[in-house]
Amino acid sequence: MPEEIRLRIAPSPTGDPHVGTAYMSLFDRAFAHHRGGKFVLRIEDTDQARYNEGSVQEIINSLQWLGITPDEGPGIGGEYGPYVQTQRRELYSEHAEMLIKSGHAYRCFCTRERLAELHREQAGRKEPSRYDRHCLDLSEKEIEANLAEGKPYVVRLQTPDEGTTSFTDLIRGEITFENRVLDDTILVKSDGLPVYHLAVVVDDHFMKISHVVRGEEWISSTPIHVLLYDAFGWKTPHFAHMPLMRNADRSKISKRKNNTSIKWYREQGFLPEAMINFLALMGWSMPNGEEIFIYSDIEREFTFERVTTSGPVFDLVKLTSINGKYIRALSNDELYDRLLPYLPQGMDLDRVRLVVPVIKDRLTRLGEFEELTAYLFGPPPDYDASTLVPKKGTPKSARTALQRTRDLLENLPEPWTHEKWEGGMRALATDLGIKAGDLFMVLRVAVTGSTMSPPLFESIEILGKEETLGRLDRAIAKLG
RNA sequence: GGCGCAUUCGUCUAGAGGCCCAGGACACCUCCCUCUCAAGGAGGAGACCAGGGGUUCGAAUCCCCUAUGCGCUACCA
Repeated sequence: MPEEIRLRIAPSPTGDPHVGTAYMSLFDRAFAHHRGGKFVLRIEDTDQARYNEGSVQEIINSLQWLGITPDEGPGIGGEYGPYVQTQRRELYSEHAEMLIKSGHAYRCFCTRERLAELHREQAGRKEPSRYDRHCLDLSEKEIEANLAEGKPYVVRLQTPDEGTTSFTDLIRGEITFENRVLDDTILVKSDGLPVYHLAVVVDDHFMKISHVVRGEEWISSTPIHVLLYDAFGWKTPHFAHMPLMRNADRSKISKRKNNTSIKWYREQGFLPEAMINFLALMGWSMPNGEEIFIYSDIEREFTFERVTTSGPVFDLVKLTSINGKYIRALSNDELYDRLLPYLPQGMDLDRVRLVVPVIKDRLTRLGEFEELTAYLFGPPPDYDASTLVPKKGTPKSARTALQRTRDLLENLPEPWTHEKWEGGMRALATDLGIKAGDLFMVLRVAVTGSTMSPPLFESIEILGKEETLGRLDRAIAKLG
């Protein structure tokens, strides 16, 4: 029987949904579906101190927005639930108990103070910081007495003193650790909740996870996990440690140096398909070298062999560039629909529809629309009268140019469409003895309030006759 | 400090012994197009493949060493 392919993303609900979660989810889902398997969401909320209410829903929403939804998970269902660790605590306690019975783990009653002291001493001697097994050989009687006294305790894994533990990483090959450098890691905290290492192994086993895909940061603790699988007599899953996305200084991507919240990208108006494309490019490439592709392409082509080993720097500039490409590829109707959530209340939607085609090539994020087109929905920004005057012109010549254009526009026959104006304006420029470009620049400033703007004639058309003439009048007045 | 992972243009990467005096993309520069800004098109600059040793007729590609970066080293994940 072929192996059932099941991958999971296991975020901790500790804050805003993180791009790293999206990054891992993307590859988890792509690989799982590539092989006809399932992508599972599991919430690792055993750290109650950092727990954040609402975070779970936001993670789900973010994955949904990106189009990389889980097949199983909290609120979604599936036959291996519950998918929230705090709802599985019985399981962990039972298994910790099993490990104690089988001699693979032991209770440790050491106080935090003693451990802190131990660490200090070891640091002073420049030794690696490891538990000294003070509680390893406690007698039955001592343990009973401590328990009867209600002394808090943790459960520790007893790691072997000799030999090595190794595993094969799908991206990096075989990785080996000396067992003697392994610490007797805490498996169950004194609050009775498991630590990541125990919970992840137990859950991955019972949820039938075939491939553990996670960040590179977990490589060091994988031997602990392998030891646990062995202790339970379970088959180890495949492991793949993805490279870590980095800040510009190459440190692990962080909130301080990057926008790590998926919500932020959504609010800015990055398209989900651009995000996916960009994230996929971080550490992975298409076999045919294509750099613009959609999720289904990734799903079709994904293999771990094509994942890079070194951590890519997260480059917002490149993301923005890809986003622009996706925006330009949208039809006008589609772009209009996508823009709606980014528009302020009460915006003239009929006008928005007219503006979409002229702004499309200039948008890099949907969130820019309002700012870029403000002059088409309200008064143009205030500008200095001197801006109206071309380099080689004078206030007087600018004034004349504006006045003549005003007359021209005022007497134009209906309908008010821009295609037929340009000839007349060019003729006017000739008549005035100035370059057409200079004339257009004077008008641009008068109409848009800026020397840089979307196309002038389309803008005039969208604004309408009355508004345009008004702006020309105001410009003329500015020039005295 | 210990252990581990990594190291090709500024950045993302292609490259799995000869096709590479290293290809593409983003950014940058120039030109074209053009009413400005964009978009688009055409060029350009940019990597002695971290360094040093091997192996080989031949290495970015295999091996070793060094350096550097990063990660882990919590009753966080």
